[in-house]
Amino acid sequence: MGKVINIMSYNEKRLNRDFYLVDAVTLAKNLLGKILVFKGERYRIVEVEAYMGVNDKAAHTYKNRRTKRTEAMYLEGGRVYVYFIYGMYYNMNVVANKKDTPQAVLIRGIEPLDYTEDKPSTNGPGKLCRKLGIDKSYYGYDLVTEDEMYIIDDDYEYEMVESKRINIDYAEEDKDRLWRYYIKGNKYVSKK
DNA sequence: GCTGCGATTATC
DNA sequence: ATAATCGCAGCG
Repeated sequence: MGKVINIMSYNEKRLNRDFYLVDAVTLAKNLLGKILVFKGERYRIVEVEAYMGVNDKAAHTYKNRRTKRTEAMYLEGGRVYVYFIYGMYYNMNVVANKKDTPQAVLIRGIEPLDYTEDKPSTNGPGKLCRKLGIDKSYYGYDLVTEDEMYIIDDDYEYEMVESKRINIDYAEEDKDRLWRYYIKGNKYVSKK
């Protein structure tokens, strides 16, 4: 059947473990423009933010804070870190770097490539999780070995913009770091 | 066992 | 500019 064949062809271009075993800033830049495949439908990653871990005051794992909530960030790169925020939204991160180096990349905007709907609400980290149905059941999910969701390579051409990260005013000097990256002009980049 | 807040969003 | 809304980190 056609759907299965499509999934198989996407899988040939799936990013392997080594792709994720780099620091969060490098991974964030490398993830931009790549394609997230979720239940057989493709979404281009158009906006991301890097959270650099133990020395980043904006990161949930600043000073090696290790709790039930942040545990997934300590997994090997390529796993998924999902957290619940403001009492109503989930946010999805791709874990970066090797095991026990708790860094991650927040997915803030994705552009549907196979969608029929006029303008799906996937511009924003909370909105895209709601649209795809990503919740705590994906906590610790492995993008390298599991098949419901994964990321594939693509040679899409775009212009990258660097900016400060959003809504981290508590992060003191780290709030000014240019660790947010997005595709210039893409309409699925969250508001700013 | 309490308390306060947050890697957001929609609406005022 | 602010309300909505609640899991959980921090506290002692």
